[in-house]
Amino acid sequence: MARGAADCPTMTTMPATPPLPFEQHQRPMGLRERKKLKTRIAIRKATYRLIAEQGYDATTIEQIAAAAEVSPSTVFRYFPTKEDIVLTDEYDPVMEAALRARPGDEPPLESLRAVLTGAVASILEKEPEEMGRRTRLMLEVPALRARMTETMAETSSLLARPIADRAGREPDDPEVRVFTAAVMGALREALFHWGERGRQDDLVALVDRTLDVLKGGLRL
Amino acid sequence: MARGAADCPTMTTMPATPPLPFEQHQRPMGLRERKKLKTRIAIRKATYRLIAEQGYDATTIEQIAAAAEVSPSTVFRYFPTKEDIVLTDEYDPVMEAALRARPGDEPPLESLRAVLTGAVASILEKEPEEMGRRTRLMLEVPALRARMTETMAETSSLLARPIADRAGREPDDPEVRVFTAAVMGALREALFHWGERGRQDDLVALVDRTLDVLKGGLRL
DNA sequence: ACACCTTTTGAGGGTCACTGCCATTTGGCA
DNA sequence: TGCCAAATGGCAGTGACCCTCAAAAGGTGT
Repeated sequence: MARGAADCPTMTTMPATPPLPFEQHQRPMGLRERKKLKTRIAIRKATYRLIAEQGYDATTIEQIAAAAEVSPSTVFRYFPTKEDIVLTDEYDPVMEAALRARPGDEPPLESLRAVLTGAVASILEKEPEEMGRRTRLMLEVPALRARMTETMAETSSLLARPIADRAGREPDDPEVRVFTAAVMGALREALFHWGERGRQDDLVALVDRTLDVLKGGLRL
Repeated sequence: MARGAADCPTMTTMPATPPLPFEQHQRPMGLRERKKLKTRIAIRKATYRLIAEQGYDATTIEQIAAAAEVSPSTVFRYFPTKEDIVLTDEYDPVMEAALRARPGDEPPLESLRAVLTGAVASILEKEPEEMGRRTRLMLEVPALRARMTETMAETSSLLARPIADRAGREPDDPEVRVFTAAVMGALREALFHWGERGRQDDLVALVDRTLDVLKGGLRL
């Protein structure tokens, strides 16, 4: 299991997120940072390749390190757990910002709908094959599915803050928490359904549909 | 992480669940089964005691085995992972049965409400201190929180079947999945909130409130 | 170009959950 | 009483992850 998601310098040191989804961060960026990004990407690539060849469980950190030409220690410095190499998700802060940027009089559910569908559409457009790989793995490997679920729970409490602010409540208000948890759960189920269907459907439309279920008060 | 939740004879062999929440299974039960139940309980008790003394992470399987006077192998034969010793949850099949027993014309959300509040009330009445311990640990130990979340996702897809049947849909219908996922998410958040508040509030009422949020279409 | 400081890296040793395998014991039963 | 299947214990892995320390490399001022 994820023993301790220790501090990994790369994550805390870097401006925010390397392959930033929407905007760009074009500050000079010295050789040092460029190298770090390269290493990070190399580890990722090596991981995906090895997993494609041998499967997730059969792929060891040692192999990944060798393939990426770094030491095992370095792999752990870049990613706190093996699962995170596959799943690392840089979109949380972006989504929070996007959420805050929404008009204040918009119903919260609609704000979240806009943010989520926007994010999904953006990822789907920029890195479609990466998205496919990740989703497939999430479905196949229990450890990754679990980690993903956990990540979404974290995202849920992250989004609770702006939602609570807007509704004039506390972020730990049970109603606020259920709100974000339900929305993230809907996203999760949409993603899984999409993956199980071979990723042919329109994921954005699926997300929209699932959010409609919530909006309708879970009438079936 | 939970490497492989292999088959553990105890779980598959036993009638269903040893400390069955509502009903009882009073079939004869030979010496063999009685002994197994004893061992199971001994492992559990030892685990709780050791964790109370030293914390979850500091407690090793070896210590647990020694305290329960069995071998480490035996511990793993009874519980697939360390997390499961703390969290094992025997209520799923009971809940599914209770759900199926609900009147067919009842709105699905209300059926689930009845089943969940009933289950919570029952546990709270029969094993209050056990419930307290588990909830506290769930909040404190990330590994346990993660495992719990995963468990609830599984319960969610378990409940999807009866719900789908009733609604005349497929269990993997995205709307059905969102439905149960949202409900289980609400339960989770209610539980967490309860735990964070020192377990003083009325948990059943909390669950009710969170389900109302869902019923209202997530208007905040 | 050189020394100086900080960050990054590699190496090695250790822990512990978890897996198989196999020999032994033990309850259940003819 | 003797046989079979289930349950147990012991043992030897495997692999993720932690910790610490010394070497290497980037960045900066002279």
